[in-house]
Amino acid sequence: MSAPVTDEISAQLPDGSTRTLPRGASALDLAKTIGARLAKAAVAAEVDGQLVDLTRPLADGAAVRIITANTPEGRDVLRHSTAHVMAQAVCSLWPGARYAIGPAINDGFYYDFELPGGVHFHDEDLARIEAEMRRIIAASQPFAREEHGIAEGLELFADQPFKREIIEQVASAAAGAAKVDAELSAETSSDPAVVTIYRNSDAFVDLCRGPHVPSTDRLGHFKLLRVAGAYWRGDEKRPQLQRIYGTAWESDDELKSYLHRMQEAERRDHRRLGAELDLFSFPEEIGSGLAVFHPKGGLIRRLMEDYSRERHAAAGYEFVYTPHVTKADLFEVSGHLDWYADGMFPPMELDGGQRYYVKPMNCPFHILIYKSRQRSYRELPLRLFEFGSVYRYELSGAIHGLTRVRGLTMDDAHIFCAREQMAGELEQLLRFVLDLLSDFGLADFYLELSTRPEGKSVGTDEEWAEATAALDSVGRQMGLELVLDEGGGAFYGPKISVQARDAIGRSWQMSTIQVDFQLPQRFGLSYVGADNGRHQPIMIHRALFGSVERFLAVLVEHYAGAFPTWLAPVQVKVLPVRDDHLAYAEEVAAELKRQGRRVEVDPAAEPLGARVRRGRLEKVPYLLVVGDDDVTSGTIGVNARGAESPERNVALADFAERLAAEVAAHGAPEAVPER
RNA sequence: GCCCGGGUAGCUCAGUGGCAGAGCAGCGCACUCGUAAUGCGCAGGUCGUGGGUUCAAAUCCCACCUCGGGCUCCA
Repeated sequence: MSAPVTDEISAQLPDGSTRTLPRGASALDLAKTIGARLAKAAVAAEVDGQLVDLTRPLADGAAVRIITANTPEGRDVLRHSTAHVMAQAVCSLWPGARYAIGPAINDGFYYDFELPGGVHFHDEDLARIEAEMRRIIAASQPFAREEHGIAEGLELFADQPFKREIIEQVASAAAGAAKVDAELSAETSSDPAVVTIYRNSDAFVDLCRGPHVPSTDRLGHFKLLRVAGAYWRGDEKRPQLQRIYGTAWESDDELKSYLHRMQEAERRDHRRLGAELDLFSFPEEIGSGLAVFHPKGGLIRRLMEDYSRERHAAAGYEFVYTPHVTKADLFEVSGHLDWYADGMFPPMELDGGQRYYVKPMNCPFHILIYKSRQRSYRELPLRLFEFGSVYRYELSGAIHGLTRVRGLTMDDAHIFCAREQMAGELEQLLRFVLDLLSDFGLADFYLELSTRPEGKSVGTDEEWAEATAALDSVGRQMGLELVLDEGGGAFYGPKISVQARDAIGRSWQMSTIQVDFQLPQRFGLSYVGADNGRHQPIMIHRALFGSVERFLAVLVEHYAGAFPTWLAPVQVKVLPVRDDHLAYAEEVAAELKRQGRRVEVDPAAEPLGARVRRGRLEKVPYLLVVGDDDVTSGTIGVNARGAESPERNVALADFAERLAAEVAAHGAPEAVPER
């Protein structure tokens, strides 16, 4: 009793309507019946919840969604297809090249290669590869999907060891041997017994789950960006491959806009602005990853630290100071030497063989303060805070400006509390964190919960579960997006971290909060409870800025160097129009300084235009121009940073009041000027 | 740590085997100006460091330091 075979099928659209199509019709045919523009913008289809090629014949009754190039899924398809074209181009330019993995990533794609004879790509090769890619695109090659068995697949990729390894691994995973990496899943069919490939031409075949655009003529708005080394399968013990990164978009406008965003990020680079604004430097004489702060950078840093201290005092923290070096024993007890010895500066041998380490963490020192005498439950929670400078031997290749250094200062505190106080303390803490970050102008947050790292941790399952649940519950209460970072915790406990998005939408990990049952145990911490019995406290490790250096770097990039007035090293510059206005300019400056403002006078040795330009390049919030009119009537001309045009004849007292209010308002984000 | 590419004046960079250069910044003098670069002059360099090749090295070779882009790592 089978249904009668007809020549027609029906397809259901996302809006619930259905269309009738001839049997054998594809999603592309469907798109054409809807409109020529849709058919042109389409790059793939979602059929019954699965992404497939546009050209695949539809089953009767299928639910079909046409994926256009300007959607996240559509861009992934474009980028993945562009990666294939790049691999084809590389193989045609370097016969015998082996290609490994080439996925779509955020804003682009990459592909990893091994070139014959150990040859490496050079920057100049990118232009050649791009030219070859444009030739392939112009040839309108179809992406033809084929399915093969495992043995056939291995045969097809006889000269491609990386592809064979992927096929073999997926096949053995299917046999129950192992889990397939997420990384490989895009390369392989959803059915492990089937090897899916895409054939672009006789010369090029790639292993791939798809979907792909129907033909290379759908591509073209791309650019190759850089070459880099990358370990095969991300494993430093495996061969290092040559990776080419590129970006691809659905239109030239989108491509240009992306490249513009990249330029904008470069313009904000704290390493560049740090030198231009004379904030800090990395003298080679000192060593890699070790910064010095110049007066202006030092001033910003002091303002950040002073404000943080004020807030911490108000939040019930007590301030402590601890040394920079310690006997090895302390880090043996804490466990740091077991887990992180490679990341520590090597020990100094002193006093007949006694080993001393420069500290990479402050926690054991704060623990010793806790341990210095017997503690009562009445003292808890005990919150010990320190701007603690620590030194970590970061790998030379990991060092990056102020964001990854070998010497840094943490706004570090450890909260010792009773187990039953933990939840309340965490909640109060997270509110405190978000509030403090907001005062620095960061307002767009999400949270990340990092759980137990498998095989790299200590403690019982119960402790981990309890700590993780506490963090999870507090995170949920904040009403913020909470994402899971599986296995990202420290060896002694899970953590929740606050991620902040900056002015151009990049996210930075800022604060971290960690619950720790282990160190109190290792150090044998206790307090006397109301029941007169001994109890073990738990510890909460937390850093809000993370590292002061890194936080400053984030602020530089967030504000593009144009710090809000309360943090600006120079808040006001007074520019006399001529030398004979200098005395009045000095008076204006003196009055503002008396009110606590940071003011400089730039005398008339150069034309006014040149001094205004310099003030703007220095991103000073207010440039005050004073000339004849102002001297006679006690006014100033106010040139506010980012303002369209200057204000003339402003009464000094009015301006001073406005400035005082702005400084008091702290982190209210203001318009960031373009130059 | 690994792969690739850099390191020349305070900064940005030119200079591919034969005299060490430019612009900006700095200093001096002149200019005295109402909102994004006034003019002239002067000074400034162990060409990252060490070794090698050569009649001759910024330039070619080796090692190291350091910076950048990635990978790995990030308590």
